[in-house]
Amino acid sequence: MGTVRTPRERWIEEGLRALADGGPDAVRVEALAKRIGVTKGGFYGHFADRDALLEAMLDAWEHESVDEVLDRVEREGGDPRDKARLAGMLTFSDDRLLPIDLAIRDWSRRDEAVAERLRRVDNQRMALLRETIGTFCPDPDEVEARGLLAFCLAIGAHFLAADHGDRTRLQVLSRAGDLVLDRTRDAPDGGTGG
Amino acid sequence: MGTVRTPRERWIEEGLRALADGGPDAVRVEALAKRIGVTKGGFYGHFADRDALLEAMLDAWEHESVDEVLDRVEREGGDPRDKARLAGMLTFSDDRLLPIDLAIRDWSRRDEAVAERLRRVDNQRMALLRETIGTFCPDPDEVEARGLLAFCLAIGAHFLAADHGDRTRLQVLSRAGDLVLDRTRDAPDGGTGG
DNA sequence: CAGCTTATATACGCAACCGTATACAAGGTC
DNA sequence: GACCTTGTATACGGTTGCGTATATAAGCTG
Repeated sequence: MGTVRTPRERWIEEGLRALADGGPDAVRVEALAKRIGVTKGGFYGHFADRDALLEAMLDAWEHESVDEVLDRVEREGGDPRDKARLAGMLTFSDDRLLPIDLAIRDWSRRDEAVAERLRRVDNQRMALLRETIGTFCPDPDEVEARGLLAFCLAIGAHFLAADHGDRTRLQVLSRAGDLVLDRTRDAPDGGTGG
Repeated sequence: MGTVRTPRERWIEEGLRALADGGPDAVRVEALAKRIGVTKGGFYGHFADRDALLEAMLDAWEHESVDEVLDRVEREGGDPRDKARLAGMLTFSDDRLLPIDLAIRDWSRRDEAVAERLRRVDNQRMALLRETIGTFCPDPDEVEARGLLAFCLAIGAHFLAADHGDRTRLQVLSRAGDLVLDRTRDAPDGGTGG
């Protein structure tokens, strides 16, 4: 077999990058080729068409942000609190994964198949949050509410443009995280923020 | 003066609709014309180019979701709590404004000018939230944190795809709103949800 | 080196879309 | 009814992007 000069993964990687930068409409075959430094000639050897690339991108993203994260969390994380914190850091503090995540969230509002994938991913994350919060909150309804709150905080903050006077967004975020996770202001060891 | 057959506002309205449905890339002159039922012939009498339409759309949105809302709130709303609730309903329960709002949030991540506009709008909303929360929360830091939390909840929920078992999203949202607004579970009269 | 495989370059047809130019038609004005 | 204004239709050129066809060049295999 001949040597792979531009492997399939390269197209996916560059596609995700374009997605993060400009949304799904910015994932254009010829533009990706230019970025890679080739022409689109080889693209259609790896993918049937542009849609096939988008599917492969979503596969890669789903795998990377669920399977890989959960694997590491299971191996390294100790108690639920640490596990959730590690999982959060692995996705929401990742300079690469976060913008992709946000782009996919917007995309999912317009594409049912994308929404379905996001639902799978979010459900896994939510399960982790429930586990964490359940350790110190006995009421299941409140666990769910706090989980949603924490998740919305982690995501929503990136879609808000409001200023906070003298305070940093990170400071406010940290304080908000404390409120959600019920640490009553004597354990200022960082919040959900990233 | 001749009668206006397709007024400038019609193009803006249809543009905002396209923006809500498919993002800024979906705002295409010829597509709007088709939806309106004309050709693009008259478009360039109203706007210099496509960018001018986008600007006008943002102007209209900003006006509609700040000036008009604040006007009504000042006239109708009584105490800060009611004002914030009314303002929230006027924007986040509006079937027309909400999708536009969400689309613009995503758009603002890639366009600095859009981000600037969103910042103006969000700052106004945040000011209203501060006013509300300040009535029952003495600590300014906590006011800011709760304001951010409430805002993130109202926005972020639309970008989350997680399920909640037996519960409805609206139920969880309501409970979460109670937590943020400090009503300790004896006043279940609805939350931020919409 | 011959022969096979395969990624890539190049060229093509096609469609969507932007912006412009020009002609037409409908409304109002005198 | 003649005239002017103005929104609209139509046609055009240019650009961008998709997907296909074909040729080339690089690498492996014998």
